[in-house]
Amino acid sequence: MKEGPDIAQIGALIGDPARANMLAALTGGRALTATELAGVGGITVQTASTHLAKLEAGGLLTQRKQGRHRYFTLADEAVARLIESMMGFAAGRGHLRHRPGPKEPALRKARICYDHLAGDYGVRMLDSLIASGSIDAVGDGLALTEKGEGDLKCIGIDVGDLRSSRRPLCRSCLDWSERRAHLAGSLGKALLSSFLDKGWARRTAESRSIMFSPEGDRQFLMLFPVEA
Amino acid sequence: MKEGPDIAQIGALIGDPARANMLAALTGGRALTATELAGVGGITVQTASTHLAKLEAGGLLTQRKQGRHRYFTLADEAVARLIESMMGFAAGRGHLRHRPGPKEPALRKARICYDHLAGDYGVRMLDSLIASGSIDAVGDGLALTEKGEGDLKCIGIDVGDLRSSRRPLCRSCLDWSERRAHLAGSLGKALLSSFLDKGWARRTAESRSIMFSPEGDRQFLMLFPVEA
DNA sequence: TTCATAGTTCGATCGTAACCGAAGCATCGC
DNA sequence: GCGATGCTTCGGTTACGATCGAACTATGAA
Repeated sequence: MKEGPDIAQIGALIGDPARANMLAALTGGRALTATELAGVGGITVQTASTHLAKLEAGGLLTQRKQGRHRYFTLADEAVARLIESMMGFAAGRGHLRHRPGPKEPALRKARICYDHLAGDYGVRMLDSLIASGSIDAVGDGLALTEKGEGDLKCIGIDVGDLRSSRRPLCRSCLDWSERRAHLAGSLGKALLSSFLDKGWARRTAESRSIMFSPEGDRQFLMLFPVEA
Repeated sequence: MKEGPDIAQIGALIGDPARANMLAALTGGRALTATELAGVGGITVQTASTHLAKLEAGGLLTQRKQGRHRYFTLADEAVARLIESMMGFAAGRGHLRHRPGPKEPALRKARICYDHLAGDYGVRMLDSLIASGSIDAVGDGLALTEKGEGDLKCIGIDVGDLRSSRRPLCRSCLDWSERRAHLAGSLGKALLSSFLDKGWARRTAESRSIMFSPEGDRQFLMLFPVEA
C-alpha cells in the first residue's frame, strides 16, 4: 500500500463534472476567462473561481492576468494528453454524456485537440500522409520521411523551423471519436495553423469543433486523399 | 458544453484514495481478493465491497468467483495503461504520496507494470535492446528487428508465438519513476515471464516490486549492458 | 448438522466539498 | 471622482458519498 505517486489527487480534480467540463473546454487550446469557464461548467462564477483555484493548485491550469480578465489555459501539453487519453478511454467504455448534443456530429468530423486537428479529418490526414509515404509509422511511433519534408515545403511548411523547438515533431494521439490515431506534435500544430491561415477552416466560438469552408473542404480532401 | 465523452465519471472513480490504492495494487497484474484489497485500501471489507462494486460497474474491474473467494483484476490492459499514465503524470507534477515508504527504492529499481518489467531495470532493458539494434525506436514507437528476433530466440523466446496474439508485440510505456520509456506489449510480458521462469527474479507478496536474486541480477545486467 | 470464513446488503452517522448570496477588491471607461 | 465589469473571498446551507456496525448469504470444513 502507499506505493508510487498519488493518482487520487488528480483523479479527484478531474472527477468533478464542472471541473471536467472546464478542462475539456480548455483542451480546445484557447485561453478562456473565468466567466466563460463558469458557463461551460454550468455553475456560477463564485463556484467556478474556487474550482479554478483548485485546478491551478493541482498544477493542471495556469492563469494569466490581462486587464481585468483572467485567462486560464491548461498548464502544458501533458495535461492535454492526459485529458484526451481519458476521453479516449471513457469513449471506449461507453461512458458518454447523457445527451449527445447537436454539436456532436461536428465534433466528430473535425475538432481541435489542444493545438492540432482531430476527429474524422484528423485521422484521414494522418492516414493519407502515411499512405503517400510522407510519414513512417512504426508501432505507435511516427517519423517524417525525406519525401514528407519535401511535400510539406510545397504547401508552405518549413520543417526546419519546427525542429528547433524542443517539442517532438510527430506524435500520435488517440482519437476518442474515431478510436484511431491522428497527428499531434509540432507538425500537427503547424498543419492546422496553415489550414486556418489559408482560410480553409475556422475555429468556432465556444466549441472545440472546427468548421471547414466549402472551398477549404474541397482543398483538404484533395490534398489528403484516401484510397477507395 | 457537454461535448464528448464523460471523463468525470472515471475521474471520480479514481479520485477516491481507497479506490486509487486498490487500482494501483491491481496494476501489479495479479488478481486480489476483496479482503486483500480492503487491506491495501486501508478500509473495512464492507466499504471495500461497495468500492469494488462501483469500480466494476464503471468497467474498470472484473471479478471471478472461485470457491468462496472473489478475485478482482483490472478489466483489461487499457485500464492498466490509464492508471500507469496517470501515475506518470502525477509523478511529473510532484504529486507524491505523503510518506514514501521503505518499499519505494525497491519499486524504483524493478517493479511489475501489469505484466511487464518497469522501473530502473525496465528502462535499462529497453535502452540496451535499442542500443544493440534489437529494437528500432521511431518517435514513441518500437519495432522488433530481425536481429532482435534472432537474439530473443537465443534466450528462449519465440517471437512467432507472440505474433499470433492480437496484442501488439512492442509497445512503449512511460515509467513514472524513471520518466523514460520501458518495454510493454506481448514481448515485454514474455521477457518478464522468462526471468521469473529462470528464477532470476520473483514477485513479492503484496507489492508490485520485483526481487532479483544475486545470480539473476548478475545475469540480467550481463544480458542487458549499457555503455559507460 | 454446525461452525468458520468470505463477501454483500442494510442502515445510520459523519465529514467534506460543492454550491450560491453577499460583500470585497481590482481594473476599466467615463 | 463615479459606476460598471470581472473575479475572489467569506459564510452558511445542503447534499452526497465514504465509512462502519450489524445482519444476511454463500461456500467450505468438520
